[in-house]
Amino acid sequence: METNATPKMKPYGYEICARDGAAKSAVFSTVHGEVRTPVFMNVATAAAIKGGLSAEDLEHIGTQIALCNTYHLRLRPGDDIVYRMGGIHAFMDWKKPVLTDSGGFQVFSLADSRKITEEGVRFRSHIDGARLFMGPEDSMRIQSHLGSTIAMAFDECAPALAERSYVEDSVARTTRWLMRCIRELRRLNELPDTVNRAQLLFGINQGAIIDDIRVEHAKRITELDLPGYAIGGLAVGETHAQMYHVIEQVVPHLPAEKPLYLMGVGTPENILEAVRRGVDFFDCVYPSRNGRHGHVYTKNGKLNLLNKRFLTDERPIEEGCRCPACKRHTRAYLRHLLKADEMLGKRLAVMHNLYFYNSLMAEIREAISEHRYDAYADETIRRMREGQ
RNA sequence: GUGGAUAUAGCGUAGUUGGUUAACGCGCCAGAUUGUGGUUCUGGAGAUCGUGGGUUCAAGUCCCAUUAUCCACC
Repeated sequence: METNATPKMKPYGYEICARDGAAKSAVFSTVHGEVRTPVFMNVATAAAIKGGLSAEDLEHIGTQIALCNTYHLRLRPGDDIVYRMGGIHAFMDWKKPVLTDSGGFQVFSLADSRKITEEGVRFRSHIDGARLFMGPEDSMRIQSHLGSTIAMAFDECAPALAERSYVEDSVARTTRWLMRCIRELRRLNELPDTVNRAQLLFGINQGAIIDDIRVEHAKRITELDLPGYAIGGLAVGETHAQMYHVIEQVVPHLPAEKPLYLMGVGTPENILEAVRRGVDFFDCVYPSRNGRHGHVYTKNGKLNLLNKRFLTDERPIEEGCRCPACKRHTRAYLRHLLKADEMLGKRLAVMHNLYFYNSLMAEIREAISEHRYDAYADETIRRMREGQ
């Protein structure tokens, strides 16, 4: 029965501006501001982008949304500390949206030091060996303490090549965990002292590379009517062809009018191909990790700045790039900094790479809104493959 | 000038009583890395062992000469 009470302010919105094939360009509105999609989330696992970037730097490289990690922040400094400091936004002095990963990926990446039960996962801390138990309720409570804009469901990211019986059990458990996440976050969002009472929950599709398990799971979680969905468990050992195939299988069974996030992906080419298939949120450690290792992205492919051929190269990483590294510095100088293990070298390389990714996403949005996405994607991929 | 020491890959070194394709670190080159365990991992190229002679079945290794460098002394 309808009441006359003032309707609650909607804590989020998702407005699709343009479609081009399966690709879509949209504005995702949150209590922390808007995100224009497709978007690349800049990975700040421990509340900082590795390589020495500050919140102020993120404004210069076009970051729309940052990604932090529940497991890592639980261990250090502790979600209770972040909560006392006013939540992750105040703690980092980053006002724009933040998505927190649930710790589900650590179930995969720390497979040697954890044990899975129905209740949750027992980890052995990689820092000091201490025991840490994390179940769906714990992950939600930690994420609520952090007060991120978007919380991710606590799932199990299973290896891509796991066998059917294992994947069936794992996915069924991940579904049960999702129900527990929903119930717990609903409760937490009602509490008066919660940092962000409009915190959103995204569900995560799993199923390795087994089509029918993936599709059934996608249908099942779509019924739960969450504000957004993710495809997890990819880029963990399968081929690119297998990854694209899974996306194609699953997308028709997830809500087309909601944001779709492909977790942990990927290379510029992976992103271009996934956008083509309907994905609009991404994150990946590549631009930051590769930057720290001296690999930088350009429209003509990836460069290894440590190579000798850059010893006296007076050009910027990429002609015309407006990032803080390219506006002032030569490849020769950056190579020297990286060789000499100066912090500045990593910092500039990471800033360039994230600027590159963020700019790529802006180009993608523009191409979609002008209905020329396929041609744009094909041409961009071709140029990057052909190299210098 | 006298005495001593050292010469092995671009740099720094290891190499046993002489014994197969001379080893290692850095550097160089090329890969890898996908919801980050913060400087990682895997390959590869590169040496007439200062030079000339000698001993020996066999010399980076022993002997002689020579050159260069370093140290001490006059």
